[in-house]
Amino acid sequence: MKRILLADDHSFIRRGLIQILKDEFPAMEITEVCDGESIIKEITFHDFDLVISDLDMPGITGLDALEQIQLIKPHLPVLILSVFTEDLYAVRVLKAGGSGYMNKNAAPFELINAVRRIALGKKYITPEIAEKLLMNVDTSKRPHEILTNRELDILKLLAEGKTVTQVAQSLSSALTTVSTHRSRILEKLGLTTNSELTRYAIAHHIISDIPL
Amino acid sequence: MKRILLADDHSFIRRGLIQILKDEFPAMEITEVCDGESIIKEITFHDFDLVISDLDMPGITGLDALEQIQLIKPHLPVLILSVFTEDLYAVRVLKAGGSGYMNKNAAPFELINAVRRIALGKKYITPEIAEKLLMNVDTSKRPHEILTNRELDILKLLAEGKTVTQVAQSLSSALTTVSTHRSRILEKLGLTTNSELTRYAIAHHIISDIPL
DNA sequence: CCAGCAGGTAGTAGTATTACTACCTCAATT
DNA sequence: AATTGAGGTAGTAATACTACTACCTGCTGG
Repeated sequence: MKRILLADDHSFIRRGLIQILKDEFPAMEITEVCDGESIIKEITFHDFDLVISDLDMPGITGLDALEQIQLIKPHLPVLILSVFTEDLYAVRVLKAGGSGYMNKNAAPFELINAVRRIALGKKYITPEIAEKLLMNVDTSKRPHEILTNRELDILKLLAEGKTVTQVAQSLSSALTTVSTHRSRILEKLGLTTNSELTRYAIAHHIISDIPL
Repeated sequence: MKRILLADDHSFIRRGLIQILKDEFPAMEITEVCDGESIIKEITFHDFDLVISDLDMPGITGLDALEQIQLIKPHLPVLILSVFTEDLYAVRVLKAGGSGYMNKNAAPFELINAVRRIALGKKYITPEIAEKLLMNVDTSKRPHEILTNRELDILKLLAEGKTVTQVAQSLSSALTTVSTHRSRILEKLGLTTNSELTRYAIAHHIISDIPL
């Protein structure tokens, strides 16, 4: 576990993570990037032992990046960090092949633990997440947990105020495709308009009530 | 500028900030806390030269804390950090007596600049914020306060998830009338979609984030 | 080995929405 | 009284969106 690729759009966080890692693993070589695109570029041209990535980045998100990493370097472990509670993403990240999910308010030693476990080829799963995984049948307690990954992507973009057309452009798909996904989202959540979608997303902390 | 109180609920960020500060100011004594309550406790019992605080913390937020600090130690400068864009909070923070507002994706050297300026007793204001302050002298006025009554009615209905057509029906006017009002609302608030309208309305407590 | 399902994708035709312009009141000002 | 401007109201043509249907892929269980 020598060569680490670290992705986060906040330089302050990158600094903190590097500090925590270097304190414990002085020999580590850490490469920093600040968006998802750069992750893909880096891993195609260089070799790494671990990717540590933020979930919420402009452009390609951590989850998108994770999926692409699976295609390019299937055995490269990925640890996803996020400010969001485990509720929403942890299970998704692990199912997508991630090696772990950690909330950004975790203590530094937990990061070290996670890296150690992943170095052994294991997954890093907190007790809370393990519990969720155990009773994952009723993960459908919250309606949005029955959304597919693609649907969740689109929900976020729509909730943030993008139009169907804009979402289609930013995802490079037909607007009718996006519209279809949207219809299914609305049906699954029992809603009818984009505004209700936004309200739902804010109430369930899928997006913030203030534009980032 | 020797004794710093640093408040953030994310330990990774605290680490990063400490690292950046210590690199530049080795003699600094930094006290860490992870919530707003602790800020108040610390500053009542100890002396500091500067408080650096996150805006979004559980319990007492950075803005709340700022107001309380003003009461207890009126001359203690406070620098607020946040992941949110300057748009919404920068002016508010400065009006509330803060010494500066900085986005968390700022470069490390900007933090150093900010601390240096504040050490001289000045405010730290980015060019973007300065422009905002210039353009809008009455920023204290919330944007929606310039809406007419009719516009506010329609804003509420739209934000709650009604379509233009439904609003027209419930107000017994032509849908084109409602559409015109809507356009003017969007223009006045600088928005473009109903979803953004909803988000705005929730952020400004015009409607609740939970239906009914 | 293939039937059936879940997830993602999209086209067509019909419906809803928007941008632009313009008109009408009702006050307040001159 | 005439003027002006804010607030409210609409029509029309162009545009964006939706409902419905359907196809393709990859997987899972029999």
